[in-house]
Amino acid sequence: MFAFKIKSKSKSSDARIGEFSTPHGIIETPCFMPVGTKGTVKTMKPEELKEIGSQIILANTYHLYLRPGHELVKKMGGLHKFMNWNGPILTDSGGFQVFSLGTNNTLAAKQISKKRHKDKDLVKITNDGVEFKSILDGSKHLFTPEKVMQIEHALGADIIMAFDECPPAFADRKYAKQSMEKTHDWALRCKKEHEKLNKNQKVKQALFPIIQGGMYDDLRIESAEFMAALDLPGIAIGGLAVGEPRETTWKMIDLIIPHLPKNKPRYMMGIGTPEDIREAIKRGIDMFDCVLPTRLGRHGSAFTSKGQIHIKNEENKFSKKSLDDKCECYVCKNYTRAYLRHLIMENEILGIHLLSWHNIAYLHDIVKTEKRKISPTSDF
RNA sequence: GGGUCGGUACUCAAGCGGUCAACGAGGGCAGACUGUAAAUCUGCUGACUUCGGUCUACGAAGGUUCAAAUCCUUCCCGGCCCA
Repeated sequence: MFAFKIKSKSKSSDARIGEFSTPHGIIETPCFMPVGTKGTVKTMKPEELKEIGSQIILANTYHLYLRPGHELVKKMGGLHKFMNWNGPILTDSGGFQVFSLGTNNTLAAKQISKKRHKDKDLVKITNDGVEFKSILDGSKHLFTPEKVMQIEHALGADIIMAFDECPPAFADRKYAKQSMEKTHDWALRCKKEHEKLNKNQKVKQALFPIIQGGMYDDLRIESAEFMAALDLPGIAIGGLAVGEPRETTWKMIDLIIPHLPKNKPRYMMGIGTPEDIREAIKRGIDMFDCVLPTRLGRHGSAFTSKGQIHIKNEENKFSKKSLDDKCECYVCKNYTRAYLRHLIMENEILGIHLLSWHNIAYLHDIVKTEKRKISPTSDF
């Protein structure tokens, strides 16, 4: 279980095609993973995700712990059964929430109305873990690495993420270093707790640690080496695409990659855009996730081969075109821009569903195209 | 016919002598969004603009005033009440 087989490698880049085995099936990489924070990829039914080629989906420890509660999910037979998704699932640890809820200085926070950020002290980070106030009712909770492992084990995802701290892009060196060291310590604690819990479980789970280190070369390398030495089934790269310039993002990736084991999947957290995905694959990234396709869908935007479009734009009012003339997804085969615009303008639920559908399908398609470049003879 | 209340930008609707090109809401136009506090948020929405302003505007026409969407007169239109 959790073996990673490399099927082929690109001759012109570091890209590779692989297979990662999980208790709920094999994940063919590179692989884009849609995000379903609360146990649902917003607006999408599991069978629809299957249809468009989603292999594995994400869910979030923080959100599911708060509601409906991990114990409830466990009683309902685990997350797979609860949400009717029998493919692989990955749960994020809640480390990103420490970042996104923690300070109103972050990029993410800036983009949310200030009204909603009056309560700045939602999160307090200590060496032991993170104290936070629920976004739902303000109640206080404590996440420690051990607690997070217990929650992720109760949820029962195939891949579970270690508890980390994701510092803001502009974190100074001192902060980034402390944060990284904390993340390292937490990773060790996660591993220990996870091994204890995993021993007693019939269905095993894979723990992935998360590399941090801010935007500092030496810290990034140190973190990569530290996490690689843990010898877990896969490794994630976190703390990127959090507001830094793109050159910095790829510089960090290029720096890290040589320090990662070649025979384990590499998961770059939180990207992307079609461009980011292409860049990541080229550099030997095997897995990535992003809220963008579903969020953009809900906000009336769509990926196209000519860039992102706003379907609400007046130019689409009478358009008989599909979202993208090269896309062969269900939405593009059946609906005009004019109709999709109408749905979004009228706030009809079908609109955000169809746009989410197209956006996820579009990213899967990008990956498929990139895979053909790696190994033109393979049949996908 | 008499009385009374009202006519404000695309719509609804504040303002009731200067700080009013005019609150607010809706609608419209555009933008942002990258391990989801996000079906959210931001900007613009009289015209022109070298972005500092300039012009035209609150039913119509006159008038008072240094100054009017705001006060006065007449007229037009609408609601309600009385004949």
